[in-house]
Amino acid sequence: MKKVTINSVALHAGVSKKTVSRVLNNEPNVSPETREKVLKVFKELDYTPNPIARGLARNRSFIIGCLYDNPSKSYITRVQSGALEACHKYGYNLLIHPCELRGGELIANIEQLLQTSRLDGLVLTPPFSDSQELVNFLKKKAIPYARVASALKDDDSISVRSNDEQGAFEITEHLIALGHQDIAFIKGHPDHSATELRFKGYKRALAEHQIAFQPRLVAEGNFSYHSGADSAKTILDLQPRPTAVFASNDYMAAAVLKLATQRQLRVPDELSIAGFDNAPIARHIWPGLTTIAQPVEEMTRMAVEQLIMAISEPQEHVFQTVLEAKLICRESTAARANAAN
Amino acid sequence: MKKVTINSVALHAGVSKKTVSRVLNNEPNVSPETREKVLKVFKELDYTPNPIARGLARNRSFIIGCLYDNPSKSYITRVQSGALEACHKYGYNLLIHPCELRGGELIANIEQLLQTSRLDGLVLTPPFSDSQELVNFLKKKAIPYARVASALKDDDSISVRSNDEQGAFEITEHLIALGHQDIAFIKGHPDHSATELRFKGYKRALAEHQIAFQPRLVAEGNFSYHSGADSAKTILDLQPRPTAVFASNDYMAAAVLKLATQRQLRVPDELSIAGFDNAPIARHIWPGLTTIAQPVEEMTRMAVEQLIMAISEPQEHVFQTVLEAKLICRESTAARANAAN
DNA sequence: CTGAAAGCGCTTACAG
DNA sequence: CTGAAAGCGCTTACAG
Repeated sequence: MKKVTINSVALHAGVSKKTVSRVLNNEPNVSPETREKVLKVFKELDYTPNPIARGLARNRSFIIGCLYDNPSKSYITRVQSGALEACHKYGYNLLIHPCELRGGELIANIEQLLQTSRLDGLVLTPPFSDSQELVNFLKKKAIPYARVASALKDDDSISVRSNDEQGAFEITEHLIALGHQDIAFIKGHPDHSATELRFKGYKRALAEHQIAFQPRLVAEGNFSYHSGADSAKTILDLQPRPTAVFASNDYMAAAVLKLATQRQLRVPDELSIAGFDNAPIARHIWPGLTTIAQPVEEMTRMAVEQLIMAISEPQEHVFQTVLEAKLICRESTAARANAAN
Repeated sequence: MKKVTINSVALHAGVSKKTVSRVLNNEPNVSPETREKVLKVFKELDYTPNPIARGLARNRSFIIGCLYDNPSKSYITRVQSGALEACHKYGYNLLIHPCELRGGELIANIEQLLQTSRLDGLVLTPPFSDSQELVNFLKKKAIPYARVASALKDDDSISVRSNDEQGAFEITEHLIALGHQDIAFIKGHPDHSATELRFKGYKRALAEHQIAFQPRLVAEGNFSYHSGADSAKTILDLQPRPTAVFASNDYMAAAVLKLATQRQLRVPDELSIAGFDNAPIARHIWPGLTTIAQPVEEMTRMAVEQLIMAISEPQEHVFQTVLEAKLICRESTAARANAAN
């Protein structure tokens, strides 16, 4: 079976290959009849343009790279799914590139990626979307990029995030409404801007309800389950013990639940636990975790769509989008036991 | 900054571009001095060959596609990680393509993928690695592929899997050794060959220990957490209730644990639970799940490496590899309570 | 509205 | 051991 190229189509349609190319790219200046004729031959010959040839001629790869370094598999899968949706819509493909922020190799690593893969653009997820160094490098190299879930000050680039501060505020307020005053907090990874925002939301809720912020109730995590387990130990050993824990993500919250259960602390009766992200684990354990749902797929889809637009028409203006996060109440939070009464 | 191409290198080195090409591809018939000279210019100019141009000339994309349709995010991430490792080693990139086995669109979907992406090969994960229809299609189209975790009868293709039957045998024997006789079993998705193999291992262990197989103890799952929850209900409602449950994967086992906990059944004292896969959730819940660890990354890495070899040298012989699965004991299984004594 | 020529950055097939 | 020519399948820049 012979390969079908632009030449075979031109031959069959009795036009030049430039005309075929015009039809292919929806360019103007083709008579309706000619266009029809060429379109018909496309079908007859089952023709699909070769993206590699097109890429060489246009100096484009039609590939978007997705950078991530995140302990949460479910987060990564959601990111990929949103990115793929946008890519497929515009005939792009997605190349995944897990790598490490720390270690000083990042820029060299990305430089090599760009040289060998000739990506058309990059979608950055946390913590890369928060890296000023990386952003500066991409600007210098004039590589289009879009940032997901980042609060980095970088107004002239595409950015889609959700309202982390507000989400943290709402879930903390939910705990306060249940009568909790001693609410422990587990921070996320210091390289992620979400970490500081969620902390801010927590503190704002306390302040608005005239509850004193207690530094002793704050533990340092890094979003991994393991760090949650460490923080859980610190928090559950506190005297007096807090009546609620708000962990900056669900994995760390699950670690608190595991330790509480091991110690035969009843959740939520003796301890309320809240997470963040609405990861699958939040509903796979008992009691299910009260948490904040973020539209991760949607965020990534929008970011990649805008990125592809920016690649095609660089003069377009840049968007900064903030989506809503939503409180999901499950069984892990309940009214504070009236120990004091 | 001017683009560095094979021509600039040839110019600088004072040779023809064909000679540069020879050095690039490690071809023979270049004098050591010439080779040295060219290699030096590579460094000076910081030259990297353009994979797109090379792809056009050689009719290659240097991209491997990875097909999956699996409810387990952690499985997918492990597959990707193994595949990426192999790809990067040989200068390939990985294109991920989640899609659905059912619905009749599969072949059309893959056909379009192949036409638009010009993949050099495909790595198939379950349930695609078990699809005779897909394998036949790829054979007809002469698209190189490698199968992961599949027991499909297809001896002339690359295949890497782990010993599911043996793993299931061992974990069932572990439960038997703890004194259990009434061991419920939750099956996986019928489209995966692992489902039947794990079931076989379970039955073989019963038989070897002279325990009668009881069909009433078998529930139909599909590897999803949700199906595990349904099966859990069926099993925990049985009269008399089994003293142990072996679920074909950890998500379904986690669902059994959740329901048992909700019903205040003590695990493992009143009910032992075992899973399969050693997914992260197995250690994120309390009690941690006894399970079987499979080398998923390793399997995929090997499959993709062999695939890339086959692409480069199609006349090479084909390997069928079976790796070992390993029993991991955690807290969810224990000696059967001596109710009868 | 249409097309002939040149080029994208490589490799293949051939000649010397 | 080395190179000039042609080609991979498209697009760009120009001419008519």
